[in-house]
Amino acid sequence: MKITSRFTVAVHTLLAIYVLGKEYKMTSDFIASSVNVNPVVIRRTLSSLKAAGIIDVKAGSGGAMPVKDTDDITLYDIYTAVDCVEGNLFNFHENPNPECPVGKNIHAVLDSRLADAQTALENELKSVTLTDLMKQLNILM
Amino acid sequence: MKITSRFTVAVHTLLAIYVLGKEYKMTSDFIASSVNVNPVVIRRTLSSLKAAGIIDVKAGSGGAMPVKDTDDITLYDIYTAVDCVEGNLFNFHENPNPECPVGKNIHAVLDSRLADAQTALENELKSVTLTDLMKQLNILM
DNA sequence: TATAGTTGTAATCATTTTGATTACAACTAT
DNA sequence: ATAGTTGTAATCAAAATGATTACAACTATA
Repeated sequence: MKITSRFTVAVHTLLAIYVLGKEYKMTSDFIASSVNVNPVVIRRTLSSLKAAGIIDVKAGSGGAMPVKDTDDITLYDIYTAVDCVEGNLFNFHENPNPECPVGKNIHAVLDSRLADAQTALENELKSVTLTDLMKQLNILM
Repeated sequence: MKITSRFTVAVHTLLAIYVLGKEYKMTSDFIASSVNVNPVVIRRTLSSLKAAGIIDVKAGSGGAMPVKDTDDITLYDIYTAVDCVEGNLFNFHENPNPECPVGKNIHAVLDSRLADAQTALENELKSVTLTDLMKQLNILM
């Protein structure tokens, strides 16, 4: 099982807004054609990013605009903004048998290890800012 | 989206086999009642673990038995044995628009960052052996 | 050797999640 | 007023998951 594409779609969306926003009006239609998904998907993404205080979106007249500085936006911020993973990354089987010594203690043994792995992933996401991505993108464009 | 419970089920299964295997015949029914899932789910898990060379399973007479030493089984080995994640952990939207400077370069900018995060997760899983879990379990039992 | 207890595996099913899509009210610049 | 948007609810199809049924193949042992 994989982490939903909402995450990479949101990163793509933000890069578009921050890189192309001065030149074009960033409507959901415009962004959707860059990402190649349905405009409604982008509107939902924009909603999440707006709720997280990363961008602002104008209803009616249209267009998304930067709010936070690119130095203050990490991949982790985007990851949490779009709710890729609610709580624990690892699914656990429900109701292990408490009559069994293994079933009774499986959570005690495993939970912290899995949490550590998830934290390692998230820390790595925290180490990358939108500035980092934009620097790299500007070289390629 | 989360990582399938096949993983934690497999860890649970192995702990049962290595801890209780001397005392009981570890049939799929027995393990299933500890994990609290359908026995067929356990048989599939056992198949994967057997294919990975971690355990042996006797068809007919029944029962799963250890093959590898607990020092040589990491959480990562189990994670790969049951194929929680095929290839990339992060889903990517298909066909970003190559006419757009962002769409054209989004993979170049993002792929390695996401790979780094996934590697951090997997390295953490590599650092935990079944021995570690069993030590902890023995204290609790 | 017949039997009882297993494993291995295919086939189905319901549930959940995802992303696509339609539809439309509400909003705003012009 | 209008045209172009956003916000959001409602549906839909597809994919993935785990549950379950079914049964052939296998093996210890009585």
